[in-house]
Amino acid sequence: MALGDAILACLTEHPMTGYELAKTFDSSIGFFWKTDHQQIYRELSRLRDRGYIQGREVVQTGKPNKLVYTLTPEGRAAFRSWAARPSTPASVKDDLLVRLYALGAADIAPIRADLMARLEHHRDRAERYDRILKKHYADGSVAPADMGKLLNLRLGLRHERMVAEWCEEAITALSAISNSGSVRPLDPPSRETAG
Amino acid sequence: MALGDAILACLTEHPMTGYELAKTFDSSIGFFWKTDHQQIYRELSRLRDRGYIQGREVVQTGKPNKLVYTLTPEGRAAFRSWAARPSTPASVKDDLLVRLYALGAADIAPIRADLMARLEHHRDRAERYDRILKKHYADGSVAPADMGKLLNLRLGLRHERMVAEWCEEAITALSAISNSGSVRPLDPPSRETAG
DNA sequence: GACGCATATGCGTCAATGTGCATATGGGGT
DNA sequence: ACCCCATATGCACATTGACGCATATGCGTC
Repeated sequence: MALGDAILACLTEHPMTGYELAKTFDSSIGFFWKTDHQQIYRELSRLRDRGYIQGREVVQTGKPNKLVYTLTPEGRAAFRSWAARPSTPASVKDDLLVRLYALGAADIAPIRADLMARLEHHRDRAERYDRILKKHYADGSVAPADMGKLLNLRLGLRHERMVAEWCEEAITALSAISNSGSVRPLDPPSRETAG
Repeated sequence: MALGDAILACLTEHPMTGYELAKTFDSSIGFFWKTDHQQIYRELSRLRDRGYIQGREVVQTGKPNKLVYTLTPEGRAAFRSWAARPSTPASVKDDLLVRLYALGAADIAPIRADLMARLEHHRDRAERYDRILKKHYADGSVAPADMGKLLNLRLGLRHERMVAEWCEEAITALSAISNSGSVRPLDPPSRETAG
């Protein structure tokens, strides 16, 4: 029930609607836990049935009414006890690395194109994290409750930078294969590959 | 059907039994795609039904007979066409980061313990990758077909090192919170945290 | 006026995954 | 004798996930 716990984690901050949760999962917390709004609404019903959250309808004009969900004491306790349990090791699932694993039985060109798309993606992410870090955590003091978010951001930033760098190398390496049959050991990244 | 494709990727190298595949998924390819033997056997049946692989029973004495699966031409083509499609962005799901996200509503001690376990895990992994790199890819020439595995290893090594370093920082930061109420901005990692 | 977009909530279906359990045998430790 | 481990295969059930679709309204734009 990890999605449920991720939702509870969001609601520890302040009450939210499913729509707001969906937006949160599309930005901050979504960087390490992906879902869509359908799954969120489904999970919200379940959490409500278990008494972990409470819905309160807010009438709106011009927009559909919304359901603001608040954490109950039981919900807060449930999150706390979940958080105290050892975490399950992060699951990694990356299509692209599977393709690279069997590179000998695949076509190079589409994989190289894939890598170039990834490079852009990771660069964007890195910039985004950097901006958030500079804006919200401008290297002063950090409230203890926000320390985790800061740590997450730092991990994210380093991860994106590292992967982007790797993408550059990988693109160079694949170009070497498709251009000539023979392959030199990897050169340091040339920094001009994607221009 | 991504697990199926990962299995096909393994079988492009040489025929294998479900048991051998399970071991492979527990080591090399499992570093970026996790499963267990149950899922592998189930997927093997499906791949066989679709004609992508062919099973051949090998009678053994003292052990249960085994089923060696070979890629059919159709299977090889299926893998190739899958590999040519753009990859779906890697899904990230990490419990620990969810816990950190809502650190203010959780107990610090078990999370710090978790981080210490992770630190050890990532250090082990880094060492393991390093050993494989030095053993199999001792910086000479690389066959084009093996380039992908080399790239994967390099990514893995950097990833493990980076995360291990981050774990050290995170442990230091959490100790600062639980020891005193106030929190300084993160110090550069001390490199002496873990003995 | 038709169309897309943002707001806001949800259902239904099928594929993929995770978890527990079952079965069969031989070898090594206690 | 008993138990655990390695070898080797697999079923059944439950949860999660992906994807399409539905509904309702107001605003801007073509």
